[in-house]
Amino acid sequence: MLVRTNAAICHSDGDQLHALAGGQLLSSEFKYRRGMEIFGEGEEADYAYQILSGAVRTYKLLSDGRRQINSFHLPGDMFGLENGASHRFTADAVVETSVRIMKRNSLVNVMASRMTGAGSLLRLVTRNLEHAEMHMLLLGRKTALERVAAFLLEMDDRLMHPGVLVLPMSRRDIADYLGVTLETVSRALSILKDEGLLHFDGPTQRRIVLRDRVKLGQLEA
Amino acid sequence: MLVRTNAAICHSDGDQLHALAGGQLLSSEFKYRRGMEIFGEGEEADYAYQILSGAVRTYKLLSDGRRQINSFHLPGDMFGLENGASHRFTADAVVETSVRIMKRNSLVNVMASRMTGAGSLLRLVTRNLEHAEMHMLLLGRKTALERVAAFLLEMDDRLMHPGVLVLPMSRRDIADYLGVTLETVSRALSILKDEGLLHFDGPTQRRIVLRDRVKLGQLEA
DNA sequence: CCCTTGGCTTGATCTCGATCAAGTCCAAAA
DNA sequence: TTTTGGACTTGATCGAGATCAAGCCAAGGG
Repeated sequence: MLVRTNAAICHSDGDQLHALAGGQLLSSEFKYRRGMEIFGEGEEADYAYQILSGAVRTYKLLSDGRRQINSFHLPGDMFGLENGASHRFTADAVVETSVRIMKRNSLVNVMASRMTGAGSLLRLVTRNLEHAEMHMLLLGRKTALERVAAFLLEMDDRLMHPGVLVLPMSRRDIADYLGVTLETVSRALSILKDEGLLHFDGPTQRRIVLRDRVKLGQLEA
Repeated sequence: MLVRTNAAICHSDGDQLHALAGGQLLSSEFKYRRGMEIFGEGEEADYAYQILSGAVRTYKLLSDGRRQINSFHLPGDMFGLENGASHRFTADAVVETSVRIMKRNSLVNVMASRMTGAGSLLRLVTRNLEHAEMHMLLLGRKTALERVAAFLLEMDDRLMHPGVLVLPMSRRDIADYLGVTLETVSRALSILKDEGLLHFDGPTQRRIVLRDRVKLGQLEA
């Protein structure tokens, strides 16, 4: 967001985001030159954005530089509204672009004050969205082993790190979730077992003990 | 939703969704047996769901049977809340599952009446989510040619079917969006050109004329 | 004007994961 | 108890797309 100091600033109204809160919100217009970063992954998410002209790409990066673009945003589209304090992806201008920005807090506070639970409803929805974004990265850019490792860690997280991970779903389900075949899932699990990162608990193959979450996390890349 | 008539029904309160509207909403509990469909893609979306116990998978199907699971939903998770009148994916129970359901209209009406624009804010967010779901399907299950065809049609749609499609982004951008390499994008475009489905307008390769949207649409799936 | 540079295309080869194909292991039914 | 069938694993082979590499073309700078 180094750009912001250079960007042209003006006020206007009558558009979608501005209208949302009945005109109570300040909104400003900024311009970004082609290729400039609008915000980076992990930065504070103080603003929501709506495109007036141009195009914006939002994406995530893996540590080795592989990139997965989530969306291209075009005039009228909103992006950058976050649940948490920080952005979950990077956004930069594909071409010369002008955007309307407004304080996220204004937006959220107006909602919170006017309707109890609106924020939490929105949170439920954006949680799905957040998950979708992680998953697009996985589907677009990760190897089979990385996908399976990520899957195990996700299930482990969501089931509150039980001693034994009891998967409710079949290998086919997992495969369809991860965008691979069931044989590939099976092979990946066998590799992880052979390398001592997990072992099966009992006769059934649905009960898994994660023996090394750190190494799994490294594999997940 | 044939199941619903067989499902156990009872009323309760005190949980998340119920609390959202300050207790004004009716909510009912239903149980589904393992493998049963909760709702199908394209069905009317009259209810929102929250899982009490069990697990639910939401997925889309391609016409040839390929399946892409969007998410596994676990206790506490909400799913099935839609913008439009119909569900964008199928949901069924992975194991014996009980869910709380409530009329979507109640939820939406309460929001609309209490806060102008809340519905449209939510719509902006869920539009992103909807896009993410389409994209996960593409990333997880489509071939390179299908991805590029889908990309061209998406851009054509969003730019209101101009005579000449002027892409603002590079081949690398497109590749990262589609989860392939830039060479693969280039090859796919060449194939589509050779088959007469499109041609390039002028010396630059960013200006594309779609000559047969119908055939592109067939390729896409 | 020539030279560089970045974006794109095209060709040759390689490889990861898909596909095809057995074979194993329970669990439920008989 | 045996039988049956579904879920899973493992092996052999194939192929779509990645990777490596060369070359084209238009824009920009000397």
